[in-house]
Amino acid sequence: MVQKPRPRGRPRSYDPDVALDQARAAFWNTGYAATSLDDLSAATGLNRPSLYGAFGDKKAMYLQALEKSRAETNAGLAAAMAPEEHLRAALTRVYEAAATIYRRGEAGPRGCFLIGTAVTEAVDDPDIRAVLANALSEIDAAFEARISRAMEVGNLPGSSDAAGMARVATGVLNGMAVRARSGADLATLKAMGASVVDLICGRAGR
Amino acid sequence: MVQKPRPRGRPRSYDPDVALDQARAAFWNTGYAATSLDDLSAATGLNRPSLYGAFGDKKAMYLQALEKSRAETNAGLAAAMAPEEHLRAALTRVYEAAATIYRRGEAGPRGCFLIGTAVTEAVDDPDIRAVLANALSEIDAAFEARISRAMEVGNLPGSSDAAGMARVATGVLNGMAVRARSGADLATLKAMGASVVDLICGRAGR
DNA sequence: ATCATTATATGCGATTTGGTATGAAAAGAG
DNA sequence: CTCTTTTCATACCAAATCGCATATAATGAT
Repeated sequence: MVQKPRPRGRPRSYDPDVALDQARAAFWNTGYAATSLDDLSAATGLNRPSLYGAFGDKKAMYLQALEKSRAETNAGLAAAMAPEEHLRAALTRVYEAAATIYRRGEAGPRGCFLIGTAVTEAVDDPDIRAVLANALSEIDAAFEARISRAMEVGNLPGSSDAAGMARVATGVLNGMAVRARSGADLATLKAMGASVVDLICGRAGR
Repeated sequence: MVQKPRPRGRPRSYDPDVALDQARAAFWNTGYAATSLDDLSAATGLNRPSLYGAFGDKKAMYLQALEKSRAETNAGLAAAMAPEEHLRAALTRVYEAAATIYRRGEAGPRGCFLIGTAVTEAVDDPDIRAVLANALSEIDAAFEARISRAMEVGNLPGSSDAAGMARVATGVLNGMAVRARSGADLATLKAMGASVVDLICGRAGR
């Protein structure tokens, strides 16, 4: 590790990473368009010039929040599906975790940040659309890799379309995010996950 | 039919139902918050006072557009699943139709109006959240009724959880709407539908 | 101590927003 | 033709929005 020499001027009085989390929380509740710079300022405790200095304009800030969520989701999925065990256990862990995360939020359950906010902006804004498409294809890829592995081991007799199953798995995850924002309770979200796991793995405990 | 006598004053120069469709198209592209009254005015050809006279304020207008989409979706699902035939055929028709609808839009594919716009507002606004929850449970109910019917006829051997399967079916529909807004092509959307139909009905053509 | 550098704080200003006030236009009633 | 009723069009308003200009504070370099 290299000791970073402290930079020249006045030191920051905040942690940019924490501030980005706080900004994301604000966007998460009300969406990109309806969240004003005053809201972001209040959420982060930074005044506007500091926000601009740290992240650029409102859209740049939002894109960084999106990007962070994409990366976190990707890492979370990879971790949840890495262990060598039955596919059923891995998928169940993914959906249970998602259900819990989607129910969080002080102003009510907020679902997934990407699904809950970027989907609305995606038609009009190519940058946001690109992040969304990227995130979805990464989720697909994570599911597909894990399902393919189960097939190779002979764990899914009679099934062959890993890519198709993966897109269904992603779709149900998105559907859970939608439903969380509609107010669905934790049991309903978990039941959705359990149902799709049953369909993919078969009702018996393969 | 009763002949309506023409009302007293100056006649309308527009069709409110057409205007609501045009307003919905504007909301559909950019979402509720980012669509201004000027945008709505341009989309409908009405000036603001006429908009207010016809629909009330911006939120009332949006709620009416949501409600219309909810009703259309419900009617469309009922119609698509009514015929007495194999479950596979009915579900396939639903997803093919959805894929085509979700790809429409002059400014790029717009997905489902409810999923694409109401999901963002749902956390902060109880009225919008209620319409969304309502729409989702209606879709669930339509799928569940049709799947239960197939089970009674012995068309889904080894399956019993109609409600769970229905929520998965709804989830994938939502996932398709999300993916359409991310720019997915028609083939991908249709493949998603085909995959979930295979999972629900079994790979063989039950 | 003084200067250069970076960060923070206050506050401004052009533009956009949702909503409305006011008056002209188009129809029927008498 | 005149009066009432309803709709349409122009213009306006107060508030909010995004972004920035300017001034002040806190640090390292010299």
